[in-house]
Amino acid sequence: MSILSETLITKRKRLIGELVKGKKIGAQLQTLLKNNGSVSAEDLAVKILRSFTETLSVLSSNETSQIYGDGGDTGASACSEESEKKPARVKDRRGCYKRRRTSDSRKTVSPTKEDGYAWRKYGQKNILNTEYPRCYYRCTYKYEGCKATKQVQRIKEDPILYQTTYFDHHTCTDAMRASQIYVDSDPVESLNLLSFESKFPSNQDHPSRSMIKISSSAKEEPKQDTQSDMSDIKSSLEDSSLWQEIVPMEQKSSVSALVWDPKTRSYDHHDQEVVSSLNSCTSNSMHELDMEGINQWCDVENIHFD
DNA sequence: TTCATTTGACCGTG
DNA sequence: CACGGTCAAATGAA
Repeated sequence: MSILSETLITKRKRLIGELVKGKKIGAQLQTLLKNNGSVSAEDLAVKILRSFTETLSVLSSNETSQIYGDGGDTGASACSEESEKKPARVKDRRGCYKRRRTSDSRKTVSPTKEDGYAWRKYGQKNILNTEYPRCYYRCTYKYEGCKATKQVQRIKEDPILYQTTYFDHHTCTDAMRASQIYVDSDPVESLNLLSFESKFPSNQDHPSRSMIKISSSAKEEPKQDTQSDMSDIKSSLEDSSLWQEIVPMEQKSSVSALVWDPKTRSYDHHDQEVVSSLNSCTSNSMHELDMEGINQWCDVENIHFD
């Protein structure tokens, strides 16, 4: 093995390691913000988690084992109607499938199962020579056409970590993102849409049930030391694209959000305070955030693969 | 009542 | 035939 490739591997390992760390911090932040009832800030955390998940997927994709080769279509598929060896069990089609190919899978290692997407568990299996069961998840929006699935398994050597294998891609994200802030596409216009992590597909006229909750993000007595903590984070991330996504939200005191009203069966505009999305974090658990990790995460941006 | 999870059955693949 | 992926009835939670 050449020195160059060894360096590349080292850098990549470090990069993945730091992304894992950053994702963990994002998960902590999400938990923290949930407790504070700050919807817009929580959504930021969701976006962070998604970003990390996608990045890890891309970085890890080359390491995917190709057990079944790389030809043909990917993913599991149901048996055709005509494959009926046992007519008596036509109705019960459990287990009737074709074993999936893994050529299109992406593996990630994360301290949390959370990745910002809505998953529904559909199975669990004890796998040979593994200490922990493997859990099978499909996208919540499967019936809207999203074929994304994932398998989650705790790592035997490091039970704190979960190895997640993703299959297929989310086709539901466009629908979900339609109601989310898009700072990267149009920083000005996106301010007029507040993300609520929409739980309904776009091809419906309205959400099947309201997942939107508005709560005041302003706290009466924000702690000074916490605010200084956030200033540290801000200065650490000033040059990062992540922070560039956060900053425009702070510059506005309020945004107009589209909120589904089940009574009028229409979307109404609501003003929502967002200026304190970060400043409102007052929990002591904020101090548990790994500041060193965040700074190192920023350093990762300086790594170049050449 | 609705929706999510659990769990054992089922069956294709190697 | 063993293993692993999926289904769907049963069960639990909200």
